[in-house]
Formats: sequence, structure tokens, C-alpha cells
Amino acid sequence: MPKTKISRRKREILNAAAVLFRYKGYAATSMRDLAEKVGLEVSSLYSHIKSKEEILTTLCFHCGDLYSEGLEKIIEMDADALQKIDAIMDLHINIAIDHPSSITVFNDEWKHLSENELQQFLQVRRNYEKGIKQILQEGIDCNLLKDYPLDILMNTMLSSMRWIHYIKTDNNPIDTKITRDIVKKMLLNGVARK
Amino acid sequence: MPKTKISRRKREILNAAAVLFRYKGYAATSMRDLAEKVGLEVSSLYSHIKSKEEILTTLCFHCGDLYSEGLEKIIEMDADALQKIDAIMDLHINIAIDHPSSITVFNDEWKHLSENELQQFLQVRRNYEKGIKQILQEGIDCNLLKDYPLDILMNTMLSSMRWIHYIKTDNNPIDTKITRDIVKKMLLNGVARK
DNA sequence: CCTACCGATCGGTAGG
DNA sequence: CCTACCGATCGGTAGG
Repeated sequence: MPKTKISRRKREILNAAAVLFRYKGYAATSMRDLAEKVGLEVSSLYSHIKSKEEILTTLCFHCGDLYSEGLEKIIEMDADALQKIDAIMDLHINIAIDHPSSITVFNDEWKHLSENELQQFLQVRRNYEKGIKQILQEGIDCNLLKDYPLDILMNTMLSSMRWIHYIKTDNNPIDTKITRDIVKKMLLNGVARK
Repeated sequence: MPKTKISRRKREILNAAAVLFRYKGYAATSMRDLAEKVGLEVSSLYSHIKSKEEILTTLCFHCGDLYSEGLEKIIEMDADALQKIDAIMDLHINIAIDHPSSITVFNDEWKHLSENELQQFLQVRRNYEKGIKQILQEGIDCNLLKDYPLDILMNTMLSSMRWIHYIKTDNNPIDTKITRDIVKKMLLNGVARK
């Protein structure tokens, strides 16, 4: 996938779309909604984008890249599995806080991708999960992590952070430091005293 | 809200709708899709339901009831906070496994509710979260739980189970006993060894 | 439960 | 970037 430069106007359209898709969903957002939001006529949108679907594709794969490139760096770290898991949690929490709208699209709207892009997307996700599981397995092998099934471990871990982007709105900023600190502690050491 | 009896045919329509909404989303599911799925003409659907929105409303509030009634019973239990939290996790995991489709609608499609129902829905959710937080606070007060902010505690806890309904499909049954057991352990005691 | 049908809205194009 | 416009599809109704 060659990365073509994205004009300022196109960025603006993509950002507006991410916000609309976040709150209304992809299918319920019309190109008229989007045009109004960016102050253009509907037809003018098509000078900057090819189709509604192209927007969704761009948004989904951009987020996919954020995760994949982040994980790549973590895998190459000279660190033990626990430190890598810490870094994975940082990665997810940072992305959630920095890109709450596009991450919601990434999480909830990918199902509207068209066949080709959908398959590609699922492939990216499978790769990502494979990388995560390798790190978890490494943690188990080194006796740093409890020996739980990888699927449950990964899903519960990733899922436990999947509320931050959702809670975070302009009216409801979240305390990044505290949230990050406590979610990590919860995952590593649990909530039960003793 | 008086509970009127629901005919067998209407049940069938609601179930089919839940599955369609789960995989395609509410907005992208047409009444034609639904009619085809239940083997009727589109117009015939309207002998059983008032509108597409009525279906969504019914689905969302039915799930809301499952959670609310479950929590009510837990609150009345003669048990300590840790046992109640255990019961809350059972409640969520059971609902996820027994009703994966309608729970997905409940989680992801409520935003398409119309204004009145939306406000009612959010009220139900706020009440539910208040109940959860009271139990968590109880746990903190009795020194059973670590003293973390209630918001983070609740969101992370509930969120950590929010993948089970999603993973569970007809082709991919999940081992209820193991999943339940391990997710609970992860939440209470963490994943780190030591 | 079906046939026949409707107004509204959708994503998108032609042409400038 | 806009005016003008289009075919397709939408949720839903009338009438039987």
C-alpha cells in the first residue's frame, strides 16, 4: 500500500467523517451529513475522495498501521515479556486517548468494509493478534505470566482497555496518567486485596 | 412498561433481526433483509411489528432487563462484596454466552434508538452502573478490594468481559467453564506471576 | 399474509 | 468547488 500524500482538505474531511461515524455509525452517516460538517456541497466532497467507502477504508487501515507499527517496535525491544506487555498497554491506551474517534471506527465499523478490504483488514488483525500471543507465550515460558490459555489472556487483556476511547470526549477528558497506571495494575495484579 | 405477550412469529422476527443487526449493524440492515430471513414479504412484517425501530427498542430493553434484574438479585444476596462481584461476572458471562446476538445489539446499536427511548435507555444504564459502583465501594470499604477509582474499576471490569459474546458464534462455541473461571481469576488476581 | 405502490433519501455523476 | 440531476433503495401504507 503506497502512502500517497493527503491534502489538508482531505485530512479535514477524514477527521469530520471519523467523528460522524463514531457517533452515528458508518451506515447511518450520509454524505450530506459529512458535506454539511465540512461546509461543502455533497458533490464537492468527490473532488477529494473517491467514495464513502474509501473514507472508511482509509480510517480503518490508518488505525491498523498505528497498532501494527507500534507492536513491531515493541517486539524488537530489548526487554522481558512483562515490559513488552507494559508497552502494549501503553500503546493501546495512547492510541485510545489520542484518536478516540478513528479508534471507534476501527473497532466498530470495519464490518462495513467491502469484501477485498475486509479480508485485508482481517489479515492485519490476525497478524497483530499473533504478535501479541507470541509475547504472552514468552511471558508464560519465562514464568512471568500465569499459564492461562492465550486466547482468553489476549482477549481479556485487550478488551479491558476498550472503554477508554469510548469514555473520552471533549466534555469528558480523562486523567491519562491515573487511568494508565491503574488499568495496568489491575491487569497485572488484579483488584482483590490480599 | 407493561410486558405484552409476544407471539411465536414475533419472537422469530426479533431473533432474526438480532442476528442481522449483530453482523450488519442496525442501519445497514433493511426490512427486506429481515423479511427474506423469516420468509415473508416486507409488508407482512408490519402485521407483527410496528416499525424497524420498535424491533431495536424491544431488543435493547429486553437485554437491559436481563442485566437489571440480575443485578437486583445480586444486591439482595446475603454475601460479601467479593461474592457479589463474582456473581456480577457470572451474570455478564452468562448473558454473553446465552444471547450473543442481542447483547451485541444492546452494546453497539443502542445509539440508533430514537430520542425518547434513548434517554430511557441511558437512564437504565446509569442506574445499573450506580448499582455496580455501590458494590465495588462496599468491597473497598471492607478491605476486600483495592482502593482504585470507581469509574476505572467498573469500566475495566465490565469491559474485560466484553469480548465473549463477540467471539461466540455457531462455528465457534466457547468453553464456558474455562472462560468463566479464568476471566474471573484474571480480574481478581491479575496475570502476573508472583 | 400478499400485491401494488409511494415519497424520501441515499451515494454518486455530468458538466462546467 | 457548484448546479442540476439520476437510478437505486429505503421504511412504510392502502387495500384486500
